Amino acid sequence: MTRPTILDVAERSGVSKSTVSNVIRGAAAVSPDVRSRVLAAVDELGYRPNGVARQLVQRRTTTLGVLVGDLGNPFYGELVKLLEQHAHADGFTTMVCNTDGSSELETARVETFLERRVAGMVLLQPSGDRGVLELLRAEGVPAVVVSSTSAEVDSVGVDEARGVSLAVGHLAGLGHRRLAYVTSAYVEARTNLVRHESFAAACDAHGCDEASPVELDVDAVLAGAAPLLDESATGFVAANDFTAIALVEALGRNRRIVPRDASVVGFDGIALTALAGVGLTTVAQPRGEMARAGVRMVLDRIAGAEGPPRHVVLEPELVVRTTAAAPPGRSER
Amino acid sequence: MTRPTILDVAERSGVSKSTVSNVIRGAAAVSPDVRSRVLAAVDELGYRPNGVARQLVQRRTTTLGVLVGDLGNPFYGELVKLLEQHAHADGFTTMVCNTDGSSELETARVETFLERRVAGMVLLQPSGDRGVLELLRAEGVPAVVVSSTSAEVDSVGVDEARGVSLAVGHLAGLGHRRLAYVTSAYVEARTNLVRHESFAAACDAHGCDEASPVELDVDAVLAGAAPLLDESATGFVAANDFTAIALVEALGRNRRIVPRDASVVGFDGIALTALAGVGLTTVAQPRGEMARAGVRMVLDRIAGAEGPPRHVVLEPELVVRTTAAAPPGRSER
DNA sequence: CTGAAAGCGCTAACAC
DNA sequence: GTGTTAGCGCTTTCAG
Repeated sequence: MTRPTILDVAERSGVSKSTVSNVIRGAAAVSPDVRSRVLAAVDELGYRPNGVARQLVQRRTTTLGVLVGDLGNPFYGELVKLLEQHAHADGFTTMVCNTDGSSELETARVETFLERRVAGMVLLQPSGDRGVLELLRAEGVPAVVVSSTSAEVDSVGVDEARGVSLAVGHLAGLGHRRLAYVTSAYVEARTNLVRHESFAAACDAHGCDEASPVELDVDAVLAGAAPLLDESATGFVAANDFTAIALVEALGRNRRIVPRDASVVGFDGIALTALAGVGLTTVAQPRGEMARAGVRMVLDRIAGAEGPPRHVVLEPELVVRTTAAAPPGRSER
Repeated sequence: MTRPTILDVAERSGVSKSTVSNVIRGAAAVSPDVRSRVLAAVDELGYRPNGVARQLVQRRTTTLGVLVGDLGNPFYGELVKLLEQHAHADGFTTMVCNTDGSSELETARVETFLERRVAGMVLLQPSGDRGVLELLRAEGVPAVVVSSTSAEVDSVGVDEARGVSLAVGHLAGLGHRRLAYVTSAYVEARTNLVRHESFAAACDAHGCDEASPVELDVDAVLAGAAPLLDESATGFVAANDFTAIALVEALGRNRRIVPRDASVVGFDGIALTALAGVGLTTVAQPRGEMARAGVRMVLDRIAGAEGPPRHVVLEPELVVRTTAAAPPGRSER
């Protein structure tokens, strides 16, 4: 009932365990016939090397911890999927934990990762809790923040200011003059801050007024509520697509049809937005590129790369679909 | 630079390794003052037990492998998140791998899980490849299929026939007489088969005609295509919400407004469907309950529960929103 | 090219 | 109560 070990293979093929180890790892040169004898024994016994033992003796694992705030948000689901693909291509496995945005859960999960001796970590929506980063640095576990920024550790994200400016510029170009920034609890705090500030700056730059920001209760909208929205604003820039879709719905409940009565631009570019009944006009983040760069960065550090935090900034892209048009009472163009 | 081990703690507190082990695991009785001395040393040294070593010596891990076809599909993202929560509550960590529906990738990932000696596995969209299940059984690793069915291993899912019947009954009740079943490549084969068969049976039972089934190319729709759809059918039952949303879009491209010209009912009940511009009428699966039951089932097996495969079947629920109404040319009710 | 020996960091009997 | 002793299954020098 007990699994065969390397010793069983050694015995069966009449060689020592180190020779078996050599053929399995493809290390060192082994004479062809010994090699085939070992392989035959492996096959007959159904031997499968024990990764746990290997990790212990090598004093390192090939596991990457991935910390994500909300896997139910397709943007992160897609990102995690891409991260897993790239990691696997380099022989690493991913251990995924969801934090629900809670700082305590985040700490608890990191604690788990640390005990499991993950080789590195990818942080998707870090709570911003300094303690966590502090802990990682103290433990010497490399980490990279993806799709968000962090001065303290490596990161890869998009040029947020540019993205928001693209959104605001698009609305301004359509003739909108009074815009509102919309966020929700599903947006990570730091990201929200950056996007909001960029929004204010972009409004300035494009000669638009900034209406008071809206904090949308997505769950309430999901449950059927029709929240009050600023009547003076004709254009809305949402902090992310999830929020944007909820916003379109909320506007509808307030009898404001998009894009006839109000325009909405999202941020993230999740696949579903192309299908969301309304085709959401949004600022897309290059997910594939982000995942690739993120994985490469942690693996570099794991491989021993030294130096101050590196920050990769990618270009976002405006995807024009149908939720933004000229404001009411104004002819096209 | 090297991490402190249990030995360092022992030395520092002037006791033996096993005593340290005892206080850390809370096993055996330890005198209060030795206990506090050990704890102090742990603290000072920043000692963190090595989970890898523990796993090796105990000959078991507390890792659950989760295999998912498409994490980008919010239904699965949400499910994985829930699974992780329940697993963590029982002291287990999850290792997530995406298969993209490919049978080779699936086998490769399972292979990885096996080397990592996961204690059990949760299969979300098994390709149906008998080889994989065979492998798991041969290796003696417990597995549970969640949100799908499998005769060979434990499973938890919804009563598919009932769910589809709910959808068909709803359309029939609205006055539809000719219905089409719609699927896409994003639907796992076995699930698709079951739902399709249930659809045919339900049409019969509700006195509806079955139009020829539609295989929607979601990616093409995403890319802007307007696929040909059966003109004779007024009601559509989609194999899942993702497909349903694409279908609504596709119908729109064909100048058939939902629900005026055609009605659509989805299946799954992902959170976003409430917000998808159009509120999708759909058959919801009890995700929370599924995750809970699934985790409980594997953990039971891991704990040694014997016996033939068990199958938990939960009740789906019709969620009426706005994509289904009376067919054209027919007054309401 | 192959084998022997020494651990990796921890738990789990079993003595004291 | 606490310490001693064996390993868990593997990789890795280092001899032969």
